[in-house]
Amino acid sequence: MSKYKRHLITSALPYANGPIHIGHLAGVYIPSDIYARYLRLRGEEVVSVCGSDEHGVPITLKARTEGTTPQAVVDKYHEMIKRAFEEFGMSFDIYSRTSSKTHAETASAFFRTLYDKGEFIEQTTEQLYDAEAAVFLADRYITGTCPRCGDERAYGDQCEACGSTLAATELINPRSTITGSAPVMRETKHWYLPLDRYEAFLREWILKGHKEWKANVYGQCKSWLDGGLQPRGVSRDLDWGIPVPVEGAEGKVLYVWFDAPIGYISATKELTSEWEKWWKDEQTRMVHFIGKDNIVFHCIVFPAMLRAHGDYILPENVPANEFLNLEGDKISTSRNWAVWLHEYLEDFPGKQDVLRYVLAANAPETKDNDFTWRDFQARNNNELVAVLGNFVNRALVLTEKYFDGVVPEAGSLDDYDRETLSEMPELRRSLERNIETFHFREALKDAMAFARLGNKYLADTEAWKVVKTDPARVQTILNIALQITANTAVAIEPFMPFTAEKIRRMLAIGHIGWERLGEAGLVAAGHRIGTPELLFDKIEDAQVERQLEKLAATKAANSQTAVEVAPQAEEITFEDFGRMDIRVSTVLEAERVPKTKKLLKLTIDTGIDRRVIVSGIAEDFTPEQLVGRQVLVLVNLAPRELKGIVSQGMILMGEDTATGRLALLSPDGAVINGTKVG
RNA sequence: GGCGAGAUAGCUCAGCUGGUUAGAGCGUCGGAUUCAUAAUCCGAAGGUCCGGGGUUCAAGUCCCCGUCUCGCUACCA
Repeated sequence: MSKYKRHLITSALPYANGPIHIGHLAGVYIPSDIYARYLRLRGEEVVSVCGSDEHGVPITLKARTEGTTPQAVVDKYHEMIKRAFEEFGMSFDIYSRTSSKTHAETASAFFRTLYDKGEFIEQTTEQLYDAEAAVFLADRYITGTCPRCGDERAYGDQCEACGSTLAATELINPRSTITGSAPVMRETKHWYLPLDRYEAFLREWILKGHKEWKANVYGQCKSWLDGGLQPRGVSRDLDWGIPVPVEGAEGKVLYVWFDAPIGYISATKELTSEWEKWWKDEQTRMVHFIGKDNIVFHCIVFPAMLRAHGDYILPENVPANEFLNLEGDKISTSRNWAVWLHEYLEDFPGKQDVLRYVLAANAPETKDNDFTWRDFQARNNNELVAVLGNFVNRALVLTEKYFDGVVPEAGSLDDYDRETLSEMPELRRSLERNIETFHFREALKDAMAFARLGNKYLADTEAWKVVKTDPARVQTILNIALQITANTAVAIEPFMPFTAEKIRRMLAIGHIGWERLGEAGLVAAGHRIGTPELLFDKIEDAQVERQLEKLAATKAANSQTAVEVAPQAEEITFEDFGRMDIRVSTVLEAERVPKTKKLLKLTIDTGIDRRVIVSGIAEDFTPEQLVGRQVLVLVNLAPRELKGIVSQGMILMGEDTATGRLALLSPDGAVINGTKVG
C-alpha cells in the first residue's frame, strides 16, 4: 500500500428500477463499507463513491408499464435507495445519480474525447424501426408471438413464457410496443469501442500484473482475453439517456454500460473540485467493489475506456463477490424473492448492525452462499448477544457494581494479565491482514475474538470470587476488562459502526483511532463510565416465523402465477388454420448437433419426402428415445439454418407450463407417414 | 458445447508456494461456573478433504478422467 497516497473506492451503481436487497448488500455494499471505514480509521485519505444507475431500456419499460415517465421512475427508486443506504449506515462520501447534470457533461465529454481521438469505429447496420413513432426499437420494445411456444407476449430478446432467448427479427407478427404498428428494417449508425485494440495491453496488465486478483475475477478475465475481444457498441437508439455528442447522432444515446461507470467519475466531481487527483494521479489506488456479473465490465471494458481516454488511472483491484441466495433459492427482484433493505429497516428497527454482521459473516466471497432466517437468528442470539453483547455488559455491570462506575486503577500485572493483553496486538495484525486481502469473513472473526478474549479473561480471573478476598486484585481485573471492551469497540467499528458507537457512549469515551488498537490504556483510571445497557436483544422464534411466512406467501403467489395457463390466442379463421400443413412423420435418425446443448439433428420421413429438422429438444430427449417414433411435423414452415444445418420444418411439442418439460405429440395408433393432421 | 469458479466435520467456512495426529465459529454431548440477556468458561464426539486414476519419500494441496452446483457464452422454427 506504500506507493499510494490515497484510496478511491467505488461500489457498483445500483440500477434504479427496484429497491436494494440483501444480495446487493452482502455482495457489494457491506464489503465496500467495511473497507472504506477501515481505511479511514487507519487515517488513510479515502473517498468512497456510489450512486444510482438511471439510464437504459428497462427503466423506460418500467415507466411505460406504470404509466409514468422514466424520470419519475428513477426519482422514486433513487430516493428509496439513497434513504435506505443512509439509514443502514453506508458511509459513502457521496451517493449521486447518473441523471445528474454533472454526469451528463462528464460522460458526454468522455465520449467526445474518445471520438476526437479516433478511438471508435462507426458502423451502419439494419435494425427494426417504428415508422409511426419515428424511433428505432430496442429489443424490449418489440413484442410478438414466440416462434417456439406460441405465447403472444414474447419480447424481442426473450419469451418470458417459455424462457427462450430470441432475436427480435424472429418474432412472428412483431409489433412495436409504442404504437402497436409493425416495425420495419431501417439503417442506423452506431459507434463501437474496438476492445481488440487493447487486448495486448489488458493481457499484460491483468494476466501478468495482477495475479493477486481473486480466482474468480482473474479466471474470467483470462477466459475473455483468450477468447479474443470484439468491438463493443457504445450507443443505442433511445430517447432516455445521454445524447451522443456528435453531429448527425440525433435520437441516439450512450449505451447505459458506457455511461454507468463514468458515473464513478461524475460522483467524485460532484463531491470535490479536486476530483482529478483521485482519478488522474498514479498515487491514487482505485478499488472497485462489484458482484460477479460485473467482472468483465470492470476489468476489461471500463479499463479499456479509461486507457483509450489516456488520462485516467486503472483499478488496482476488483474484489468481486459471488451471489447470495435466500432460503435455498436465487434472489429475484421480479419474483419478489428477496429481503428488501427498506423492509428490513422497518421490521427490525435499530438492528442495522445485526444484518451487517450476518451478511458480512456470510458474504459470498468464494462461492454462492445462502441466507436463511434461522441462521440470522442463530448468529444474533449465539454470537452477537451471547459473545459480544454479553461480554461488554459483564465488564460494565461489574464496574458499576464494585466501583460505582469509576474505572479502577490497574495494579501490578500477573503473567496471565500480560498474556491476555499481548493477544490483542496479535489479533490486530490478523485482522489487518485479512481486511487488506479482502477476507472480510475472517476479519470479522478476528474482531469478534476481542470479545471472546474478554469473556475468557473474566471467566478465568473470577472477579466475583476474588472481590471477597483481594479487592485490590479486582481493580486490575476490571481495568483490563474495560481496556478489552474499548479495544473491542475499535476492532468492530468497520463492521458494526452503530454498536461501536454505542460501546463508546457506554464507556463515555470519544472516538479512538485504529493506531491505538491493541493498547492497554484506552480508558483512563478514575474516568467515570456511562450507564450500561444491552447492545443486542434476542431475536424470538415468532419474528423469524413472520419473515418465513412472508416468503412462503411470495412463493405461493409465484406458483399460482406459474401454473396460470396462457390465455386463449386471438381468433383465427378456418383458412388461417388451413395454411398450416401438419403431417404425421417418423423419426429415422437422430443425433446431437456438436457444440450445442439443446439441438438435435433429426432425419424424418414425412411421407412426402425425407428431410432434416433441427430441434431444440436435447435437454428433454436422447436421440435413442426418438428414433422410430411417430411425431407431428409442421412441414410447410419456411426453412431456417441453425448451426450450419438447414432445418425444414418443426416438430410439434407440448411444453408443461409448470415445469417447462417438453412432451412429444404422437398419433394414438400407427398411421401412414404423411397423414394430414387437421 | 466452450470457458471460468466452486465441491473440506450436522451447518457456514479457513487451509499460503505439497511435509508431523486436517483447523475455526455455530450446533450436539459432558463438565465447571453464576458477574452477565440460561449468557460464559473447559473438554469431548464428529471428516474415505466429491469419485477414480497418476506423479512423489510425502497430496485436501500438483497432473489426467469423471460427477454435481453457480456464472459467462453459443444455441432453442
